[in-house]
Amino acid sequence: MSFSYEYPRAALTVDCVVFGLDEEDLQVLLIQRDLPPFEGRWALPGGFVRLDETLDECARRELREETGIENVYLEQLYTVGELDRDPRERVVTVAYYALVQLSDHRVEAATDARNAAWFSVDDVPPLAFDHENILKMAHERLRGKVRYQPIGFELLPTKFTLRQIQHLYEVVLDRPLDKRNFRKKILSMDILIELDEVETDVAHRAARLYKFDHRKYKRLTKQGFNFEI
Amino acid sequence: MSFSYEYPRAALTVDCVVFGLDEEDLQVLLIQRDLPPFEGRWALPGGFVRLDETLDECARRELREETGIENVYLEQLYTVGELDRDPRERVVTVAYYALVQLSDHRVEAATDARNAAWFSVDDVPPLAFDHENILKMAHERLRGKVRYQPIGFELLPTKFTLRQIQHLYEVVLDRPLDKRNFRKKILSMDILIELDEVETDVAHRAARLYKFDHRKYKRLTKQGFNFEI
DNA sequence: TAATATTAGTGTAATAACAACACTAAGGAG
DNA sequence: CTCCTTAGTGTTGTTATTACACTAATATTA
Repeated sequence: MSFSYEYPRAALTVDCVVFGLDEEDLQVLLIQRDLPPFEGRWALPGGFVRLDETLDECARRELREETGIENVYLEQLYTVGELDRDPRERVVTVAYYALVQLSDHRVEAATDARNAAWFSVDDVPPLAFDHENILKMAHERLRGKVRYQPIGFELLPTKFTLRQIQHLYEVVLDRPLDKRNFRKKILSMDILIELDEVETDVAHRAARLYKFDHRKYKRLTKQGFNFEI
Repeated sequence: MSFSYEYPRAALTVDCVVFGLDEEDLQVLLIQRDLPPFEGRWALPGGFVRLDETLDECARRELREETGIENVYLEQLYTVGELDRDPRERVVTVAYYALVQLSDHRVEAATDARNAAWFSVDDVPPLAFDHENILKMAHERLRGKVRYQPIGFELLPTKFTLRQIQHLYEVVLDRPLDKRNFRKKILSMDILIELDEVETDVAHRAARLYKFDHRKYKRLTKQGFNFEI
C-alpha cells in the first residue's frame, strides 16, 4: 500500500528530551537505536507522527512505547527542519521535553524491550541525528524557564525536603545557592504544604517533608512570576 | 506528477503572525484568502513548506511573497497539529511571529497583489482555520517575553523618543506605566544612545531622539534579564 | 506678542526585595 | 557518650521599586 500526493512531503516526527533528577545531577533518558541510520547509537526517544494523533499524543505514545513512561509533564520545545538532519530524506521533527521523577522511572527504562538508559546531561555519548543540539536547546529552555516559573517541581517526588528543592535549583541553574535565602524565598511563595513527617533512612538529623499546593502552584505557573534566586 | 510514500503523511505549513506598532495600539498583518477553504476570510500569511527550504526560510519566503515584508525579526512560536484544523486533510503548521516597524511596511502590504491589511489585535475579523488561536498565542508570548528580554524594540523605528518606547511597553503589557520610573529603568539598562536630535513636526515641545546600542542590546537579549517594570 | 495648550523632562523619600553571613539543634553511627 | 552530618533559623546592609508633582520648552491661537 502506498500514499500519493501532488507535491513532495517531508516526513514528520516527534522527539522527546526526558529529564530526571538524581542526588548528583540532571539526567536525560536515551534509547539505543536498533535500526539504521545510526544503528547502535544513542538517541532521543521519538518516532513518526501518525495521521490519527495530535503531536502531543504522538509524544506521549512514543514515550510509552519506547521507555514505558506515562503521565509526565510534557511541553513542546521547538520544531527543527534543517534540510539534511536525516540522511534518508527530509524529516521535520517537533521536539518536546518532559520532566519526570527519576526514582519512579529507573526500572521501566531498564526493563523495556529497547535498550534505554539515563545519562548525566553533562556527559552524554555521541547522539544520532541532531539530537545533541535538541538536548542542548532543551537544557537551555529548562534553565531559562526555572527563573520565571515554578516549573521543575515535576522532577521531584511527591514528598520532598527543602534540601531537595534547593538541589534541583542548583543543578538546573548550575550554581550554589544560599540555604537561608533559598528557604525564605521558596516558603514566601506559599506553594508548599508542610507535612507532619520527616525523611527516613538518613544517617543524620532527618529533614521535614513538604508537598506542593497544586492549586496555588498552578495559579503561579500561569501568571508567570519572578524566581530570581 | 505525484509523490508516493509507504505511510500517509501530514501536509506541513508555516504561518506568520506579523506584529506592528502604531500610535494607537498593537496591530497584526492579515491577508484575505483568495482560494477555498475559507475563501474571502482573513488569515495569517503562510503556506506549504517546500522540501528545499528550512522552516525559517519558508516563513521568510511566504512573508515576502504574500506581504512584501523582508528582513524582519522572526521567531518560531509553536507547532500546531490538531487533527481537524484544516477541513481538507491533516495539516500541521509551524507558527512564527515577526516584529516589524509598521511605518516601514504600511505601503507594501497595501500594494501587493493579495489583499493585505493591518488590524488592531484587539479587533480582528473572524479568521480562517485556527488562526485566531495562533494569534492569541503569539500575543501572549510577546507579553511574556517583554518582561524578561528587551525584545520588542524591533517594533520601533531606528530613531525614537522615550515616549515611544514607553508607549510600546504600555501597549504590549496593556497597562499604564509611570513616566519617571520608566525612564529611569530604561536608561539604567544602558542600551540606548542619546542623539543630538529631537523629533520634528510635533505641535508641542519636541522630545529627544534615541537609538539602540545594538552591541549591548544583543548581549542583554542573550543572557536574559529582568524587565519587571 | 502675550496667553494658552501640550508634551518633555526631572528628584526624592518611603518601602520592599535581595545578598551576605554563622551558629545551635537533632539524630544516627561508632 | 562523643562525633559527625545535616537541619534549621535572623539580622543587617544594600539595592531596587514604587508613588508622586512640578518646571521647561515649543507650537498655536487670540
